[in-house]
Amino acid sequence: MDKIKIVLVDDHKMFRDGIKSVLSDESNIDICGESGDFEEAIIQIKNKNPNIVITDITLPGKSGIELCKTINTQFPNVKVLILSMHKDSEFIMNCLKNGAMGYLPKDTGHEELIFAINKIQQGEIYFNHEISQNIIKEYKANENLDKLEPQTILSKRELEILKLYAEGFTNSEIAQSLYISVRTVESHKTHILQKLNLKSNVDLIKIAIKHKIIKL
Amino acid sequence: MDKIKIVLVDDHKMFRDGIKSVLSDESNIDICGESGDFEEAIIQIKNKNPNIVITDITLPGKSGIELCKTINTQFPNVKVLILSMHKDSEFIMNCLKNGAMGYLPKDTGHEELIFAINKIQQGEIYFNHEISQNIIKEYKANENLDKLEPQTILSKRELEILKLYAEGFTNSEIAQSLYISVRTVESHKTHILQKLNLKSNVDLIKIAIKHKIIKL
DNA sequence: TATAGTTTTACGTGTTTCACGTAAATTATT
DNA sequence: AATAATTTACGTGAAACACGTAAAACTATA
Repeated sequence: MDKIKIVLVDDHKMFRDGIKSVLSDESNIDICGESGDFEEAIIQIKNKNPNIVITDITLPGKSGIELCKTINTQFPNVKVLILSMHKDSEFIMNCLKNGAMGYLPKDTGHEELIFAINKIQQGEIYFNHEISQNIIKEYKANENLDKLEPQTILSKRELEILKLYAEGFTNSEIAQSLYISVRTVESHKTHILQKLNLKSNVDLIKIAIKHKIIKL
Repeated sequence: MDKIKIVLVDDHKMFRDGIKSVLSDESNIDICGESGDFEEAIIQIKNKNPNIVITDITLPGKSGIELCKTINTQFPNVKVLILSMHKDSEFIMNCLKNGAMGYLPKDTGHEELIFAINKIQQGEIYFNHEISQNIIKEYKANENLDKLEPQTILSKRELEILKLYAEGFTNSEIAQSLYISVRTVESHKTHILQKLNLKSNVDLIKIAIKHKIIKL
């Protein structure tokens, strides 16, 4: 069986050395090249023809995500594993979108790193548990919220009025700008409160902020 | 000149290896011990009598901050350098309070790490530039904001009323709970608007949220 | 301690908004 | 075609707001 050839990209030699020292014990892994930035990484990939590129996000000049994109278009056979300090799921989703096959936090243990490398080599996408849990949690939270979210229960007009009100306009200003009666604005507000199970205009503002209908 | 004796504490072998590989090139540094947790670290410190302990924050069981405290009381001659992923200044200030002599993000380059170790050995406190800048920035930002913050311009009573109002109580509810007239509550609200240069009750809610007088 | 400033209290009056109910006209949706 | 949802709107009494005024109470500070 051929060794898995890996190019290591991180602008800190310290970190590269750590990874190398861990992976050097593995008989089926070969660190065939390393680099501290985007340009050098591309050269290494061209020359060494690796199976996997392990890269940090934060690089001098172009970021690891840029690198990911470039690899996907110029070297579609090369898989990318991202090692990063960021643990928030939005960030990670972004990496996935750009073609990363794996994502691990930098403080991952070496067993997991090696496991991930093997999985990726086999064509699977690998995330560590912590990250996966985060993504699933956030996804579920959003899914449940969606059903109660103003954006889905309220009508267009109601949302419009909620937004204007939360932005600080008075009923009569809203009425004027929408060419409707003040009483209609009042009606809409009443309906909004009913639909969202709220008590007061204070809740209206809070909901608008919470659900990003207005900026704070 | 004696070598600087260092004990390395981090629960990830990968990371310890990285640091070791970098520091092994330095002739005046001697990694005399390493450990993956609090208890083992204490044993190592007892036996090896290091000058500096380099530790991560996140350890299994007791944290790096706990370690820092213990070292300060039990081994006052041993200095602590913290290597962590966290970059927010509040966190870092906390480390300082607990007696750390230095703080570096984990993605620091090796030159800076070595520089920091030497500075700390000489009795100086060392932070890398990024961290220092963050602390200064946040400090300045707070200083400027303070002057405009509700908490500093508003009187106790005004803050009390703002809080209750933003929590959703009506004027009469506030009046009742504070044993004052509804008109007084109105007056307070007017004064708050004037002092903070605001227009409407909507702004009141936003300010209360922005300045954490209430939770969203 | 006397004087000026701030805070806390409160009212008058007119306007606006809220609460709660009702309801017509216009769009979907089925 | 029929039912449901949306958008429009009013009546009425209570609550809140705007703007002005102002008296105690307290607190600096000269």
